[in-house]
Amino acid sequence: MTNDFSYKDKKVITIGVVRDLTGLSERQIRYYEERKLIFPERSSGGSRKYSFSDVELLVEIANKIEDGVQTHEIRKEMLRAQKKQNQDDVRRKMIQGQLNAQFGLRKGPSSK
Amino acid sequence: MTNDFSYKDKKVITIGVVRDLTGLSERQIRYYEERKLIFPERSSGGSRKYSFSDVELLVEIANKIEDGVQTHEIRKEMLRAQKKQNQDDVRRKMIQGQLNAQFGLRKGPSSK
DNA sequence: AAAACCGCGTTAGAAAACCTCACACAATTG
DNA sequence: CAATTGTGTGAGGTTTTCTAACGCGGTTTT
Repeated sequence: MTNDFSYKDKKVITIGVVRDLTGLSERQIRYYEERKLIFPERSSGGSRKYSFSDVELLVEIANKIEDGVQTHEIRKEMLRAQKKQNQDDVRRKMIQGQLNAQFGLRKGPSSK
Repeated sequence: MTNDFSYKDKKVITIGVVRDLTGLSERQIRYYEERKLIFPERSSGGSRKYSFSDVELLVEIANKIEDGVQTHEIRKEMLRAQKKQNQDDVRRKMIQGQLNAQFGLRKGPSSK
């Protein structure tokens, strides 16, 4: 319904480009994946593919690590943030659902 | 001043991904470049890199070709469209310039 | 009609990019 | 002190990309 998922989230960038974009080494990028901080997709042949969002996230991660935060700690932060986000989403959707139940479809009876 | 150049125009996508995204063959993609319809950047090693804009453009090109339009004709169309775009840009900038000259900087004298 | 051009598919060989271990090591952390 | 962390580096292997060239059925030009 609400058109989402822009270019920002499409996983189309290979690790070499991510390296150039972030200034990180490929080793670092793969290591952060190993520590479950980032989740690239894979090509059929096995090559990693990242999104612009991933690139941004990587930069944030790198900054925190530079500040002495451990990957383990970063992961916990991320899980916490993500859980909160999910809660918020659920609430939003519930409210939307109730509104829809009350007021039905907008703009006349266009079924589909 | 006006922040531009989003993710959409960053050349970060390799030809294989473009192939998957567009459904075109690599041969076609390279051929359209040869005919000067598209202009990927190159990595230091020589690999082509495309933007999402390029991907969209490629789809348009492919559609026209399917309609029997020749690359040569498509190129002319594009040059025409681009020239017009440039003209419009110049006009817009001239007007902006005059407005600025008349009314100076907005919101108080914040020089930089 | 022969020649030239168009839009590809395909193949070949080489180079670039990427992958997974594995070892090392200084610097924490437990 | 033992274990963990974050990263460099190297080996060996696979995937991806590159250029160049031949082919080929349609069009267009000469």
